[in-house]
Amino acid sequence: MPKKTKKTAPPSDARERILTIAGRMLQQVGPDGLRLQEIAREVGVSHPAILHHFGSREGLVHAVVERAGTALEADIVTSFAAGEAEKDPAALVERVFRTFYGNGHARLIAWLSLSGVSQDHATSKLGEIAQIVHAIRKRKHEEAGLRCPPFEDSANVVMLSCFAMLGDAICGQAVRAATNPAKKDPTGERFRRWLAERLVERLETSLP
Amino acid sequence: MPKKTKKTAPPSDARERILTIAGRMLQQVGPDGLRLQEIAREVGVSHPAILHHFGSREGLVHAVVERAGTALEADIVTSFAAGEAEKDPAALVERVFRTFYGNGHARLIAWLSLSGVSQDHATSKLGEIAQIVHAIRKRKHEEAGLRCPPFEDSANVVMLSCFAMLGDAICGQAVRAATNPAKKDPTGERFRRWLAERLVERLETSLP
DNA sequence: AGGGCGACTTACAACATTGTCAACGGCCGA
DNA sequence: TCGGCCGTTGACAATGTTGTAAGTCGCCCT
Repeated sequence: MPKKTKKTAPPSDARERILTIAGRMLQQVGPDGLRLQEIAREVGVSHPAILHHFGSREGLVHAVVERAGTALEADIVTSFAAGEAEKDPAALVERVFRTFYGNGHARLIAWLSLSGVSQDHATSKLGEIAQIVHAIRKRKHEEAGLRCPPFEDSANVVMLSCFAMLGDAICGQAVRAATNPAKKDPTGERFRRWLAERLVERLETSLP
Repeated sequence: MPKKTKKTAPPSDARERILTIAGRMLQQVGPDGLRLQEIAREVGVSHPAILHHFGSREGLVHAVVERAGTALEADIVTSFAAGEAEKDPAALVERVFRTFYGNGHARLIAWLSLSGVSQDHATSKLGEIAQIVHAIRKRKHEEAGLRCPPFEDSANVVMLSCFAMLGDAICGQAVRAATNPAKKDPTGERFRRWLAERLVERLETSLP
């Protein structure tokens, strides 16, 4: 006898595929643009199958957001845990940007922010990151016998990084094309390298 | 005889009111969230009246975006034309941010960017602004007998300002609350003042 | 073997939304 | 005064969307 022809291969493989494809669509068209039938068509199931797994459209959105959130947390943590935060800050900025932009997290966060959906996961690590950045900064200053700026300054650096990455991810291409048409920097890598230099510069500044 | 009871007061006052209210809604719920019936209810007309004036839903969106775009251009120009660009940069940053954020332009631009609608108006002035900023910078450097960094550096400053304002407008509150919960800066004014200082600092830097 | 269960489908209900149509009433120019 | 135009309306058509109901199929456990 042949193995299972095609049905129910894993217990529920479809659930995962739905989540994956819905996630891709969500960051493309936003929460209001999601269409169950479209997802179903793409996945290769009927749309009630989605409702079967997630209860409702909103349940699906919630599940996708939840999943993306934990994925983002994990990505960010590994980005920082690579331990290069102190060695090559430009590479760190570029790497964080990539996990942020390349995986569509930035677009998703923007969609959610605009739609008024809470985005706890996305911001949950920010406080921690600011603490870490400031701790490293303070240690380095102490080693050099300099006076370190207050925590607020470090927090501002982190916030600025956030905003810059989000803005870049949302409309970086258009802004770059309009601001500096001559320079060939379609991906914005030059800009981010420049930004990383400025951030490091700031973190190395000390009080008089 | 009484004046016109209530009908057709100006030739078509309704058109303006529709544009105004649709604009407010557009920046609230985004292009996909606009509902003709809701607008009509708010304005106090029936929804075919909207279709009569703008042809279609898309026509309405287009008209609103067009209008907001020219308004933004005007706002930005006056912000810069106030002539304080050289005197009090922090005030300039704050003022630009206010016309950008307070009038909902930032949210609208974000919606449009995410939705894939072209946003020519929003970016059209950026090149010009970068040129102006660089020109002033260069003049000041020459007066002081210093070497001015290349245009790309000034353009990067402008881009960073854009991104920061956009990011701030979209999710500034959440990011601030997460990054630096202790500091009471709900409106982000302290952050923007800090940013303005950094921007000026950068613009005053010269090549070795 | 057979009952229960989970995954899934088809068909359908309920509803919202955009857009069309015919009609109406005031205003203006001929 | 009359005819036409403009802004507007109510009713309706067409379509798409979420959600429900009932039934099918295969698997697992007893």
